[in-house]
Amino acid sequence: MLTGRRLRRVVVRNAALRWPVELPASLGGQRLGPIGRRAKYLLLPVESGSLIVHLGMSGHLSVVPADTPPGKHDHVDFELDDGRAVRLTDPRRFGSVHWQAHPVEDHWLLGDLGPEPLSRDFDAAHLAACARRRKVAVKNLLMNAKVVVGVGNIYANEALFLAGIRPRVAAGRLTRSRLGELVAAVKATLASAIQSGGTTLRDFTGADGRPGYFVHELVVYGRGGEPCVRCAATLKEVWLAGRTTVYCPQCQI
DNA sequence: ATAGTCACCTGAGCGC
DNA sequence: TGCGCTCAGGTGACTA
Repeated sequence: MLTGRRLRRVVVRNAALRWPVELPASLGGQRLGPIGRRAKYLLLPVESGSLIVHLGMSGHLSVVPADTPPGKHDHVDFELDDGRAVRLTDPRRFGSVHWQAHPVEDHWLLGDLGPEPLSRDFDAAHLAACARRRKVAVKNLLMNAKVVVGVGNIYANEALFLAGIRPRVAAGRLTRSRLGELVAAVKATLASAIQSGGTTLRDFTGADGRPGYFVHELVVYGRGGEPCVRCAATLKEVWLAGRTTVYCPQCQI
């Protein structure tokens, strides 16, 4: 339990994360409040503001005795008043740590974000409003954090398969009912992934150091050239928005 | 304003 | 065994 503990100090060993880590010197002695989350940002409130932590794709936090020798990729320690430290480890340094005085929503990173995907605010009406007259590929729309947060490349691929929608279709050409199906598919995909402990690939692991098992349930991602699980047609792999995109040319229209 | 591309970073996995 | 290359991912910055 971290809430209620006080910070002793914050040690930044490597400030060169996704953005330079620049924190106020006055964090020592401040008491931690209840930890929150917005999109993929962890919000750690203290008395005068909040630390905003993003784990990028390879980052994780662990709680260790504060005198544990740091490893190569241990970039930041949040030392507590009980001799422990919350340690940020991130080999690829796509993660970040920001500071924002209250209220945390004022931070520019959080200012223009769409609804949480599993909330009621993410519904057919919202997605239809975002898609209206837009020519952008529906997959790109789905991965746009201004539209909805939390949908990365893997889950966008899976949700589009589940909804039977081609990734490259212009968002504005989809009917409201199909967008509604897509909303449902996104929610189902994410809920199922959370249930399985998330998705981990290659060297990545979950917070407990073990892999997420959703990778075993992926039906299109990473399966380009293999048979579709539904119709056995060969899955197509294309390049879209700089990301590998896989779909079934038969099931997805 | 919108759409598309690029960059950041490192380790895994591959071919030689 | 070792070297060098390619790829993956989230997301803001940049270019048309």
